[in-house]
Amino acid sequence: MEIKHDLYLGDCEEILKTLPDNSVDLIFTSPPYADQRKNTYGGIHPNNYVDWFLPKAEQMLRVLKPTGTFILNIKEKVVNGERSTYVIELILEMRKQGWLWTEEFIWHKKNSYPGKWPNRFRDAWERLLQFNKSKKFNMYQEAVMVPIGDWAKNRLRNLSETDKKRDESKVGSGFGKNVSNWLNRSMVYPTNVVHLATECNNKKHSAAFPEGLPEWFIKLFTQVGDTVLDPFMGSGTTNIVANRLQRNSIGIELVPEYFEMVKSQLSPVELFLFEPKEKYENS
Amino acid sequence: MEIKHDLYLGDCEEILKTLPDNSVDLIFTSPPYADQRKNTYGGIHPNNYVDWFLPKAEQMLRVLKPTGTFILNIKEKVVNGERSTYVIELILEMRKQGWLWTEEFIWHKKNSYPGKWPNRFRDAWERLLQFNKSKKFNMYQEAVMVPIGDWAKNRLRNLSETDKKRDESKVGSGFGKNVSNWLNRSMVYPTNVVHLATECNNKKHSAAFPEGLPEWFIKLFTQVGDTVLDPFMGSGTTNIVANRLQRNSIGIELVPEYFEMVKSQLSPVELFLFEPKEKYENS
DNA sequence: GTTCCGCATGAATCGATAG
DNA sequence: ACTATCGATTCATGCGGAA
Repeated sequence: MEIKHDLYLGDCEEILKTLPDNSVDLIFTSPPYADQRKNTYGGIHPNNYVDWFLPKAEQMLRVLKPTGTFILNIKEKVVNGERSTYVIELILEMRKQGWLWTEEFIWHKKNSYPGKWPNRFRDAWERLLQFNKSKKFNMYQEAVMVPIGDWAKNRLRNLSETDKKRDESKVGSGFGKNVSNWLNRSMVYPTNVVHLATECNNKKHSAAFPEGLPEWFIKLFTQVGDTVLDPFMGSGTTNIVANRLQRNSIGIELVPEYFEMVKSQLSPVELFLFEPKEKYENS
Repeated sequence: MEIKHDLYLGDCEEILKTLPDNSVDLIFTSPPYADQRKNTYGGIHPNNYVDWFLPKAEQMLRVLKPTGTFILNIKEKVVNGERSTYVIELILEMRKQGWLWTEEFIWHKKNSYPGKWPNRFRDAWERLLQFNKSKKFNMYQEAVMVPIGDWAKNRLRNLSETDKKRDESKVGSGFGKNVSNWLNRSMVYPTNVVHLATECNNKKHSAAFPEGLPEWFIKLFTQVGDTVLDPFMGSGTTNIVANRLQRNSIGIELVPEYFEMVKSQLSPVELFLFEPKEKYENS
């Protein structure tokens, strides 16, 4: 299987218009957050945020497959002592566009940004808004199952002895079914609260989220060979993870420095991982 | 100090109108959630929820002190495969009333309701919306400091035991300083994510939330002798905790059965804890 | 007196069935 | 077509009896 990644330099609204309808399985992105300071990169003023985002959401709705999913990682900032309302206004407006607001996951940031304020605690969570095009979308829950809670450790300690003996006897006599049942008991389905630490980032560029975040949703909503889109690529975390998980990916980035950085980082990985492999196999 | 609790039977909108302006330090409540079934207790249809709640919120704004806080525990249900939007619409409408939307805490329910569906995971979190009347509100952060790091999990039980003893000893002999100093060394400020399990084992009556939830916010936003209001009292958890923490409390409940149950449960506690004690001290 | 295990029970949600 | 009811699914928690 050949895994591709297409990286585009430019405004995502314009680039998205060049992509075909119904061609993407998952959109995972963390757009530039609203910012009162207008000089910073991607600093959209809170008052203008919804108007700025909506035409882009419309294009995303078009390129997404009917079975696809859009995961929007976002969190409103504090402005003048209040949480801004642009995120919840955006949800209402996107529904008017035709999006279904299927679910809101919570990313619990275990090691949140430090600090202390007299009237506020540290912000340790972000929204992961799930939007869909139709009620019938693809979801592969088994791909993200997690180990069962600690409570089972004490409970199953003694049972495991009996269990092992029974498993052996059953394997020997041809009853293999129950073994898998017991094995499955060690894994359970997760909830809509995702626990991940922010990555204490390395030398290069600070990513908005750790690799574990897009990884979780890519596994949950796509299969190998599907296509993942990040219209606000940034440091390329989504695309890098998609590539590692053998999903095709599309990335769009406005800033040349970011674009070049991701391009140089991503291309060799693809070449090394896939092209030589096929060549060896063919020779 | 004399701690009172006033319990009212009736519709909270009408009862609230009889309470004086600027008289409450904290409103902590969990109103009946929207429900498509119209026959159940408090079954408000999602489409009518905002209109139903707004006049009550207006009265709450009036009775709250300028330094006070309103904590609203709520979570939207799934309707037709989508999350309902009445909660976020309510935030926008309450701001138009004059409320400040200061913060949104997350209650992470570790033991969420079980179940499995093809397109959805278990819902393991609820909103705790913080509204204020002015930007200058009272907040006592030191009262809710938590043990540092995960290593302290096992010690949490012992610490809470110690904490109780400290509270008792404060009342008794007034020496608790050293204990609190020792505790503060290994304590850090919490974040805006609250981890609590639901209480599913109460044989008496099922409360919507565990005692730890109102306890955390009562400690955070009030001092001993302040007044806590729960306009949707239900099983009275808020008032019972307020009483235990030596805060005055006001409770309003529409259903006579709930009202009588809380009344019979709360009154003896007050009499036993405070009135005899003072009498003994005076004699 | 501990530790261990059985059991009931939750602010749930979906899909099928019935009126 | 649209609404109301019901069964099936599933996991962390704490109580109470047992070893």
